Parts: sequence; C-alpha cells; structure tokens
Amino acid sequence: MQYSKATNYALHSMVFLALIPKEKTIGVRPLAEFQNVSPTYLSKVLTNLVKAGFIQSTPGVKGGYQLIKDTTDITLLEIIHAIEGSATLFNCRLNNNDLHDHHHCLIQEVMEEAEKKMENHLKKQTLQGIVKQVDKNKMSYLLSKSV
Amino acid sequence: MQYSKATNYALHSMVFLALIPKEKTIGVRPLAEFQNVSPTYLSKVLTNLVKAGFIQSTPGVKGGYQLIKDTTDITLLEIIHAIEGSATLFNCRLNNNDLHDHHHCLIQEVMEEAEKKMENHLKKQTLQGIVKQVDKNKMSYLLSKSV
DNA sequence: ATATTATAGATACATTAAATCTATAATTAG
DNA sequence: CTAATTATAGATTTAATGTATCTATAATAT
Repeated sequence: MQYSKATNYALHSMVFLALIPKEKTIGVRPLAEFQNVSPTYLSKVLTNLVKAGFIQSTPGVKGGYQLIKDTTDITLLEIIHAIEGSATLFNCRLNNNDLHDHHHCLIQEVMEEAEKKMENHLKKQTLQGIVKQVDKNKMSYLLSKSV
Repeated sequence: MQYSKATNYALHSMVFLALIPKEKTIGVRPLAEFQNVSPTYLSKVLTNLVKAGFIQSTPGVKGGYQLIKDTTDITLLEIIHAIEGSATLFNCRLNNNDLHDHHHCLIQEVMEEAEKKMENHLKKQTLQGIVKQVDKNKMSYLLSKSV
C-alpha cells in the first residue's frame, strides 16, 4: 500500500507554487520538467488542486497556475485528500449475510483510531511549515531541486 | 489508497484463530467460508502468517491452522506488516539528476512522522485486545459472525 | 493404501493507476 | 481580428498490481 504518484506530484507542486511570488503564475511545463513527469498528466493532477480551491489556473499567454490560499491555511492532509479522496484506509470486507449493519467491526474500529492519529498529525502540518524549513536551510530550493 | 483484501483476511483470520481452543486446529475451508473467499486464495494469505511465526500449519487429516503465539504478544501492526510489507506509505518519487541522496525530502520527513503516529497506535493494539472485547460483548462471536 | 490437508508454482483475470492523444476553450500579444 | 499560448475535458491506451484459480506435490492420520 502506497500513496499514489499523483499525490506525490501534488505535494511537490504545492511546495513549488508556494515558493514563487504570489502575483506570478507558472506553467505546467516547468512544474512537470522539475518532477520528471509529462505535462499532460501533471495538468490533470493540478486540476484537482484547482477544484479543491488551493490554486488558480488561467489559460492563455502568460497564464499558468498560482496559489490563491495562504500557505498557513493549507494542510498536507487537505492536499492528500484532494487527490486520494477521504475514504478510510481500512474497510471491513466481511460481507456475510448474517452480518448486520449495526454490528460494527472491532478491527475496523481500531484501524480507524490508528488512522486518525496519522491524520491528526498531518492536519497540523501546513504548507507553510514545509516552505519555512526550505528557507531556513538557506539553500536555493529551486536550484538544488531537493524538495 | 486502501489496505488490501489480503490484509483484511489476515486480520479476521487471526481473530478467528485466537478464539478457538489452542490445542485445536481449524482448516482453511471454514475460515474461507466465514469470510466469503476462496479457500485456495486464503491459504496463500495464511501461509504468510505461518512464515511470520504467528500460526502453525499441519497437513493431513485433522490438520489445519492454529495459533502458536500468545495473543498478548501479537500486535495488529505485526499482522499488517506480515501481509503488506513494511515499506513507508509515502516515498518521494522525485528522481532529478541534480538530487543527491543526502538531500532528504522534507515532505517525506513529515509523512514518515505521521505514519509513525499510526504505527505507534497499532503497535499497542494486541490481538488479545480485540478478542477480549469480543468476549465482553457476551456475543457468540462465531455465531453472529460480526467480527 | 487412501483420504485429507497445506504448499508451491504457474497462470489467468480484474481493477486501478499512470500516461498519452486529440479537440476545445480561454487569454494575451501583435 | 488573428495567431500563439496555455489550461481543460474526454476518450483511449498502457502498465502495474491485486485477486483469484488450477494443477501438482508433500505431509499426515486412519
């Protein structure tokens, strides 16, 4: 079980977008090249981020993508959910006739508790938290490409 | 992203096995019927649990599977790892030439922290914890089939 | 010796992620 | 207004992986 490549691209793209001046836009081409992925595929991922309200897209010359939400108001969990959806990681698949709906699965209960621990942590991790660290390292984030 | 059906089967099978008398064995057939899965497929899952050292298998008449470890000494995390492996949920897939190994990914760092929260919780959840609850409910676990 | 049960290997099937292609719409520049 | 640029949508293809089946083999009990 692993997070999808799409989620990978989404998270890295968001960090990238957070690092460029807010009034500027950036095209899908450089974003894709940076991540070694085809622009057409990445654009589909980015569209999900647009629909989630994190970024804005403008077509045409000088168009591209840009953040429209404050980095302190975007959590990693939200980004992940925008791509992966928000279904629970574990779902009891016992479909026994005798199993009634109100009989909740004890295993599922525990698994959901565990997942919540992870989510609670990711809920506290804002995009700003990542970006801040990049600056702190005093490395040219874009040049080193070590996002 | 979701845990595999195999993990589902493994967890439920372990609870089932924990509920039968320790000296008795149970064949793959009833275990499979209980979970609405083919015996041949479930046996492959169970073999992984054998290799992990949780259960024992004996061929032949009156053979089958049985627990060989104490329920207080088996955690849900261990069972999950026996099926899913222990790779991290998130892996930075940026493979830029300019990216050196020692440049660790900030996103990955956070994601691993988050995953650890979940794992720490599952590490504390023993098979006994589940089984105990089943008894507490005073329901015939096997009859109600509401694992 | 026979019936029973697990295991291993090969294979097939199904689902989903990942990626590509084409056409369309929106925007800017000239 | 026209041409170039850029994002979007839809259909389609490819690849990867999870799920499942089949057959043969080995081990055990009666």
